[in-house]
Amino acid sequence: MNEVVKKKSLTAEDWQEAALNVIAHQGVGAVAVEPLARELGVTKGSFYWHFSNRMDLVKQSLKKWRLGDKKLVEETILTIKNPKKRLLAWFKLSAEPIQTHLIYSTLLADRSHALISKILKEITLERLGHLQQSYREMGFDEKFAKAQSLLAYSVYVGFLHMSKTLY
Amino acid sequence: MNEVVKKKSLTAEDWQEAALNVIAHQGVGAVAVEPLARELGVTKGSFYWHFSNRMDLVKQSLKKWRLGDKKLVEETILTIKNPKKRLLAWFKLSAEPIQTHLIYSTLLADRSHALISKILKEITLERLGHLQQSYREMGFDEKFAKAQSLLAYSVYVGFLHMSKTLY
DNA sequence: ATAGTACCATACGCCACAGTATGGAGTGTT
DNA sequence: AACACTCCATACTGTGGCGTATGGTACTAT
Repeated sequence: MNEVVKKKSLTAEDWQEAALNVIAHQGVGAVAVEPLARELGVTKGSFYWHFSNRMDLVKQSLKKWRLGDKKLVEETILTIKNPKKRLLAWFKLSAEPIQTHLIYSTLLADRSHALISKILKEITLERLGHLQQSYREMGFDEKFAKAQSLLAYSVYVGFLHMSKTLY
Repeated sequence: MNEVVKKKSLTAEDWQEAALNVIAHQGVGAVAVEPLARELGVTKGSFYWHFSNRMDLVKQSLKKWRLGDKKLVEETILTIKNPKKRLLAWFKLSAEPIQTHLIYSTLLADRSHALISKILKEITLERLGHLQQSYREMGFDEKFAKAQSLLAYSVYVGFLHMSKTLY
């Protein structure tokens, strides 16, 4: 009868989701153990059972985010056979107000840890690859496809920030 | 004979420049009084003589940054009469690896304080206005000029992040 | 029923930094 | 010489978060 099931105990995923929410809205630096514990209605005794330390949480949270993002792209974009339609679907998804974009844009300006830069670079190259591939399939040559994908992706990134900056 | 004049005492501007350097490379959140003092070879006794608190330093540093940025734009861009050449000069300046761009891009992802969001919005609208004005002077109608300036600025912002992300 | 396991609370020590209080050295002023 | 003013060092309190140690409770399996 009741749709919301009251959980008796937290899972590591609960912590990760809470952390991702903080990352999306306040940045990686704002991920703190004790405030998160308060938010979740427990103490950090719970946290240190699920994770070894703060960075461990950040690491696993971003891993979870990447997996979710990858799954979203694969299911929504990569299944489209027609390259032009696929690109359009990507543009459309880019304008969607979803958490994954918020997280990505905060990571873009983060320089607190080498791991984050690494993840950021990886996912960026991955996405650029998808775009480039689509342009290639549309018949453009390698060089143009590369330049065009970089331009399109820059617009995406710029659009992300601009929409947040100007309300 | 000696070009580098050894200063006997620090000025508020010295603190602001050090702070801006931190903001450019580590973000606003990394601006801390005691680490800055160590870096400058003094103690925080000096700091609290020049500033009332941490936020005061951030505030005045960003103010200094804005003034410098404004001056740069006015001298390098706005003096150009020909609108097309003016736009090209702006694009060129956008690609220049200078501190002001680093600062701007870190502020873009910062959501730590309402004041920062306010400053960010102001300077963004200001720059967009310059672009729009140039497009207008080139003969485009209001609507197109607005759309075009927004697009161009998005590319600028995207380019900023991309160049940092991919080395 | 008992033992084990999963999950969490409590309490602790530690550290980094914010901000204050105060004294003191250097320089200029009269 | 006396004073004032500028700039800074030192020493202090307070706060917030990290990580650990340890004990307790509820659930599960046998």
